[in-house]
Amino acid sequence: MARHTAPPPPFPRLEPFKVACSTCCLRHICLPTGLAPAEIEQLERMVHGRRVVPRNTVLFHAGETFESIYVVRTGFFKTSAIAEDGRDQVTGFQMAAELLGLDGICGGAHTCTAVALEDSQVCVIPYAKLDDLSRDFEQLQQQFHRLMSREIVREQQVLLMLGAMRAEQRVIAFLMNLLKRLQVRGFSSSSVVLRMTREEIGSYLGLTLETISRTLSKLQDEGMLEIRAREVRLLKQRQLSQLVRQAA
Amino acid sequence: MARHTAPPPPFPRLEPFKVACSTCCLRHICLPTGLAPAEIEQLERMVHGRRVVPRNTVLFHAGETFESIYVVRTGFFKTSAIAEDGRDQVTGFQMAAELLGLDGICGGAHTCTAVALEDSQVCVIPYAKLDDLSRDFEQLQQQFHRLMSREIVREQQVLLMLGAMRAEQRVIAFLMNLLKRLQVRGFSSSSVVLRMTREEIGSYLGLTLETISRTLSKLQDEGMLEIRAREVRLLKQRQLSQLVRQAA
DNA sequence: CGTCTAATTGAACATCGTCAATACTTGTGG
DNA sequence: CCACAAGTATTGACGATGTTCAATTAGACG
Repeated sequence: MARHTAPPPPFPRLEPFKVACSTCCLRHICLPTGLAPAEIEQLERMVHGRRVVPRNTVLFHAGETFESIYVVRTGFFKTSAIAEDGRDQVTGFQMAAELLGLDGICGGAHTCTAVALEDSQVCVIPYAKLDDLSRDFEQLQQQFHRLMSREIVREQQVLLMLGAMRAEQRVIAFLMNLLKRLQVRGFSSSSVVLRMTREEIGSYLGLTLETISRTLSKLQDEGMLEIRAREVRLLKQRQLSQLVRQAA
Repeated sequence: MARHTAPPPPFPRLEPFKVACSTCCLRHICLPTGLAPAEIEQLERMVHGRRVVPRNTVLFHAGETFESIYVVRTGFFKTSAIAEDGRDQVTGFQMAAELLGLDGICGGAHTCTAVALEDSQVCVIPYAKLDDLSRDFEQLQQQFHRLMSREIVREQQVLLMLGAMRAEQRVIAFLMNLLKRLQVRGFSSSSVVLRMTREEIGSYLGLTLETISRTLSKLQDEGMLEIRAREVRLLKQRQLSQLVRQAA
């Protein structure tokens, strides 16, 4: 987790080329969902550009003034926040078409830090402009509200996980959640390449890295899944999802 | 019957059925924040009315079609959701001026159940109308976005708590959070009347009711606080907040 | 190919959960 | 207003789950 101290802040690199929501393969699950072609064109003009975020670099820091929200275009991110006791804890992982920075709206400053876990690209959406535009386009406003609400629901589900599940259940639920999100994006429906370390998984799930490691090993011994370094292949999804459903 | 607790009720208990945001004592922390008088008037007209929710009755059920969001006017609520293993887990507690139902926006159905923990009243705000009106009033839109974002941040803070804090720290953090929110609303800054059972606190904090009870007793033995049934008086807030800050 | 980080595994220990017995509150009807 | 019942809270003993510390191995990257 000494990641933040890594390379110094890179200059925000904005791509010169035009953003093209209308032809983006993510348009069906991203902000443009539900918009008419003419509206999408306006949305494109609003997007400030793309920003390249190399692996292990920071997209935004907790405490930084909030100005834009970001949509992951390619790559993978983690967000982390400083707990009251000073620990840096992972609060989420984000992949393509997921939003980053929504927490900054309420106080005008980001409350978490976003770091790319692999070379990534994000679309930069100036929040003030999004607000303006969504006052003109009902569909855009509704989609934005849905996405914010989805964030609330997603966090609620994590709460449910942290509140009552045991280690094994948390790890399985985590893997299956990743898988489901990847599946929606057209990736394999049985294997995941983990972009994060055991320590980061542990931090997210409220467990230690040792427990993550042990749990994965145990599930492998039982033939439930197969681990090769950071690639996890879920072999018996039905049984795995049943394990999650079982009461503690 | 007249159980005299420290905090004097700062809000009038008796009210007509017409909604009057402009004279409501909560207007500075509620939806109308930032609106011009004329705009507030329009907002009032939009609010569908008030709804009385007696103690232990349901405001909305998980799975119910989402149509309105609610603002707590008086009283106290809990929200709970069904975890994958079938357990009913408390996901939050809401007091005056806090919103209920935001999770329903993304999927068109409520994802949690809201129950009044004391006789309560809520303002009913049809979501479709709120969307319409907020397209006309920039300030209303912004305030609504802030409130949704606040919900995201609030849940993030709970994540931080569940992820790494030990039982004692969770209980203290919980009490101090309640206190802070009550303080903003003009209540006592040192004592809280717990509207929920130990079991509900435990469910929320990912602990058992026994652990809650033991922890409170221990803190009382140490002179940190004083418990009389459901009234908790925090005696040494400085030391308590330091306990939370301490690494596990 | 060597160094550094990440991951695995073991053993001892701490925290919290479970089960159980008891006491206290609160609400109800006599 | 009191007595009783149901729900809620406290407390103890014991055990399970997950943490901590430590040693070792495997991978990643220059």
